[in-house]
Parts: sequence; structure tokens; C-alpha cells
Amino acid sequence: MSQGAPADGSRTAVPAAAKEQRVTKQRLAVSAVLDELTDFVSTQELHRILQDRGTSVSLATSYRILQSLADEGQVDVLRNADGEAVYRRCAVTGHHHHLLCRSCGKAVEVEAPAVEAWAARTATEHGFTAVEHTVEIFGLCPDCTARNTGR
Amino acid sequence: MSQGAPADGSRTAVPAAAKEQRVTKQRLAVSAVLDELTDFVSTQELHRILQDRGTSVSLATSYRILQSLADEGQVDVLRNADGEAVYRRCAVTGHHHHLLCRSCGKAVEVEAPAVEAWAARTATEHGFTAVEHTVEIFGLCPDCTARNTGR
DNA sequence: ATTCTTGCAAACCCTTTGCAAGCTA
DNA sequence: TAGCTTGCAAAGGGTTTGCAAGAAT
Repeated sequence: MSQGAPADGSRTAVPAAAKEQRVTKQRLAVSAVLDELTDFVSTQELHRILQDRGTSVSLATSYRILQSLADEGQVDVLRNADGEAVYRRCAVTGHHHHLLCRSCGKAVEVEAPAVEAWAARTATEHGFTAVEHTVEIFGLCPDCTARNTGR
Repeated sequence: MSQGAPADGSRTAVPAAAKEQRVTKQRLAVSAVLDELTDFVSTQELHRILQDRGTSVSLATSYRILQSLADEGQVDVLRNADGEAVYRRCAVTGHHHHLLCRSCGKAVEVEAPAVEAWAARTATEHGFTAVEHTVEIFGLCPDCTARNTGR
């Protein structure tokens, strides 16, 4: 079972700052990949990338490191439509959302000030506090739409 | 159990109207339970409820029926923090989103025409088709905010 | 030297699927 | 009767875990 790791999209009010982990080549390798990617990746995908890159890290370790990073608040965790956990380095200060292609996985980052405002307003109206939200749009990108008019 | 969990949710702008299913006792049993519940339930939970109730329906069938109902748009689908699919018959008809309490799980249904419009517009601008979106707001409801002012 | 991390493989858990039997339309 | 559904059990796929070997401090 997944531990505490509250799979949310943005930074939480409760940091939970876990203890520092040791610096290992595996951890550095995972971190390096995350630095290069701008989109969310599943553990399996990240593991595959590391393999292709020669910097092999076992699947189990990939899972452990990614979870660890998430616990430390160094990465954002989300769950895709299949329920798989996907991670992204959350160094970005600008809050934004994603427009994801359901077929090829392409992701476009979009901003939505209007939505942010709406979310805040709605929450306040209902007396909710410590609010955060997730907004994701799924669809077929232009290319996939062209070559795949079904499915 | 399931708490603040992001990701996915609801149905699409595309009805996808699946074909009508046959009326079986299993389907009726599942439907009956959904009618009585106001919160989201996982397939496993619903299956357990049916068992306790005597109206046994196999796990596999529970999964099939729930998915079927979701395809028909008769229930809302969401994913909890563990990535499990959870369903709930929605009180509100029409497309809407949720304002969820991260602490007690309370859910408030909210509509957001502005967001719908924004999502559609954004997707179109990028040439995406067959679009659907998920919007969930997480926070602490009034009650939990009051009793949890420190932490 | 001690303590933490990694690998590997088995274990888990939710979910899906093949098939034969049962039931609906 | 014909065709969809159900059950059961096995198969899948992602994720976790036990344990011994290998690093980091």
C-alpha cells in the first residue's frame, strides 16, 4: 500500500520533511532524469529511461527513490488515469496545469488564472481552508487525432 | 481511508452512451447499494457490502458492473490516494466537480461552467479533440478546520 | 565499522480475462 | 433459442517487501 504520500498535485501546507537520504549513484541518476524532464513520468517509464541511458537502476530502487523524493517534498506526485503514480520535479514556482494526450502522452503546460481564482473562491464559499486543487485536461493531440479517429 | 487524492475523475463531455445492459439481479443489487451510499466506494468495498448483505455478487462481476455503469455515465469515477477506482452515484445530474475534505472525506459537488468553458477553449486552441477533464479541489472542510487549527 | 541502500525475486493487491454454465430478452 | 452475463480461477500489471550483498558516512 502506498504510504502517506498524499498524491496531490501541489505543495502541501504540511511539509513533513523526511530525513535526508544518502547520496548514491542511483539517487543521483533518478534525480538527473527528473531534472531533464518537464512532464510527469511514471516509475516504470523513468526506469526504462535509465536503462536506455545505461545508468541502470533496479525497478524496486526506482520505486523507493521516487517515493522517498515525494515524501521529502522534492517532487510532485499525481496519478494518471490508470491509477499509476507519476512524478515531476516541482521546482517550478509557477503553478500550472496540463493538457495531456491520451494516446501518445504528449503534455502541454497551460496556465489558468481564471481557474485558480474560481477554485479559491469556491473553496472559500464553502468554508474550506488549506486548499489546493488539481486540474488536468485529457484528449487526443492533433497528430493522434489525425491518425486515430477512434479508441 | 481514501483521503485527499487527486487525479482523474468524472465523465466526459462526450457521452459515449454505451449500449443498454440487461437487467440482472447482480446489476440491480449493485445499483441498489449505490443508491444508498452518499460517499465514494471502491469496487472491493462495494463487493464486501453486498456479501454482508447476503446479496452475493462475484468480485469480477462487481468490477464489470461498476465499469459498465461508469461508461454509461450513471456513476462518477474517481481515484483515491492509493490509485483505486472509487464510484458514486451522483446526486447532481450533469457535469460537475468535487470539493473534497482532505481530513474527513466529505465531498461537496460544485459546478463550474467557467472552468468547463476554459477547458474546452484551451483544448481547442491546441488542436486537441475528444477532450475530457478533471478538476478536484482539496482542502479542510469547516469542521475539520475548526478541530484541526494547530496540528 | 556501522548504518543505510541496492538488487533480486517473491509477495501483494487491485483489476482484467478466458471459458463454461446460467439467465435475459 | 440466441446472445449477453455471471462465476471461478488464473493471469496481468503496478507496487511493495524480505533479505543478503554492497555502498556511504
